[in-house]
Amino acid sequence: MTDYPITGTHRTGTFDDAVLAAVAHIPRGRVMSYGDVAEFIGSSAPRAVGRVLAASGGEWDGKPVPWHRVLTASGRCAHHLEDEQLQRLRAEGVSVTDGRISMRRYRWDGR
DNA sequence: TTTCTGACACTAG
DNA sequence: CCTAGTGCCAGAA
Repeated sequence: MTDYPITGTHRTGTFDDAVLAAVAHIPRGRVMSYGDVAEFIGSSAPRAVGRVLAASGGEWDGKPVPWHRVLTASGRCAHHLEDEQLQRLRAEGVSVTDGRISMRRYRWDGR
């Protein structure tokens, strides 16, 4: 099995853990695209990232994960989550225009 | 082992 | 802006 870097630790582990760890490190008011997260952990499978978040139930290691900070590359939300996600983002000071977020402004590069 | 399915990305038209 | 096609890869069936 391939090992993936686990952000914030000095370890590697499963794809799932790497994804959740990465998401858990996205700062308040910043966002990342599914592709960014994948790339960040050394993968090229953005779809797999979504799968992990869906299965996570919103938490990792018993702690809540800021899944709402992950959107599509075009700054849109997943359809079934639109309301909740936009609401949470606005609460962090992220401006939402016409249901979209400006990636140019809020994208987080990993530090 | 083969097949199918995503909270996706990208290119073309 | 929208649709279609292709690539992607980890899991579940």
